[in-house]
Amino acid sequence: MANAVTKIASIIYPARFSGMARSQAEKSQTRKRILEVTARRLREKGLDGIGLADLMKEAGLTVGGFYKHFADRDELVSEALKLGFGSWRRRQEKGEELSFQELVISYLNEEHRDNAGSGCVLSSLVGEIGRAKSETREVVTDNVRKDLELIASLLPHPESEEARNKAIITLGALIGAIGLARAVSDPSLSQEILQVSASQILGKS
Amino acid sequence: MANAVTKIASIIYPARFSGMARSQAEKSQTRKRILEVTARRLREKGLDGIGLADLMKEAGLTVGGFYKHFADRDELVSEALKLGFGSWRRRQEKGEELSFQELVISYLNEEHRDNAGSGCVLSSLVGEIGRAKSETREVVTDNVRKDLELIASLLPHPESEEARNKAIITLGALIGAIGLARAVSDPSLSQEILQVSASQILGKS
DNA sequence: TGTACATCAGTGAACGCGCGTTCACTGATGTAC
DNA sequence: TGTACATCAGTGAACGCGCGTTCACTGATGTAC
Repeated sequence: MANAVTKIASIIYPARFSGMARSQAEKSQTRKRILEVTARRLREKGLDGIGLADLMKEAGLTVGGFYKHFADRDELVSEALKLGFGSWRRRQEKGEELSFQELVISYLNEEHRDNAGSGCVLSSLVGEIGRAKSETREVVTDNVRKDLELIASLLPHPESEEARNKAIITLGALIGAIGLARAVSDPSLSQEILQVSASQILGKS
Repeated sequence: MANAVTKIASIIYPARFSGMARSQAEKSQTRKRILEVTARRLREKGLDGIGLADLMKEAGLTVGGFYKHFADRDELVSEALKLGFGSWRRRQEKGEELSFQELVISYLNEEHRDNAGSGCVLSSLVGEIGRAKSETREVVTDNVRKDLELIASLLPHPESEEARNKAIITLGALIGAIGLARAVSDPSLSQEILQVSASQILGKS
């Protein structure tokens, strides 16, 4: 009887039921590990800033195994960006009662500036995304929409045009300000950019 | 007599006075051509997006000659960024009576969005600059300072702290907004970002 | 003035290197019976 | 239950390719006298 079920199942789900080396759970954990490493490193080093061999090594694997998980490097990049956007937004939503002011302050500070790898995907990659494959740009477009909705939801009358407009200018200002703060080599100018930008965004509601 | 002058000069300026194949004018024209091509292409394709062979080809030369003009690729990048910043600012200053409003409108439109190669260096390269060599970042820092002064000079009381603060938030907002407009693949969202950002920056003076 | 010479901008092949991708292989695992 | 077998995640060497850089060479030019 158990055999009959197995046989039927092996027709419907041949991969699952006809002799597996490692469990699916193990494989999807490995995949997750590759994606986590990649999501961090892409934000730190840019979309072309790190190679597959290094990424796999950091995930505890060798490079050959990569193609058991992803079709090619582009697919990895798209998936890793999805994860990166998601984890940033999840962290923002975690507090649940995170205010607009808290969002701006948690974005425009030295910790975020100095840790791009765990920060906002857009802030470190905007420029490169504009030149990326359309697959990648579509992932980004989806997530920009979601980020705009998240920001608008923190404002008075979240559904109003005013809230949407303020969300748009705020997202742009956040990304530009932290980008500038990372770009300049003078620490006091960098700090001035962070502080002034935060108070300008918050000062005029 | 002329010989005596030449002889003395040849000691002081050995390179100039002891047998030159091509004139200095010719060489510096070539250098200028390489820099112009590079300044455009870097903004279009990113700091690592184009190789020396292609750049030299576009300048009408072969790759081997490159090192007669620059010590290495890094030097080319730094010099090209200087040129790129300069030409952008020069164009902004050209009108002489360019207002703050005109600056914002000339920055946040589709022409600038779609032609990064002739546009603002910061808008296409901020992210990558944050990860670049310190030599490159110092060029950028100088030019960010100059851009901030240019923007402040268009505001009431240009020397006031208020003008400086507004210059900082404006530069960040411009860079972030056009970066977002280039990143998203949906044309109507892109246009919305440009239009809303411009009116938000100008709406609240 | 004329001629032998030195210079050096520019050529194009070659170099080593790192990259994404492919491939034959391994060995732990679950299945078949 | 025990054993032969099939699967496939992961290995690590090899592939072709494009890159920055080097190098011996060329030939137009200005200099020396």
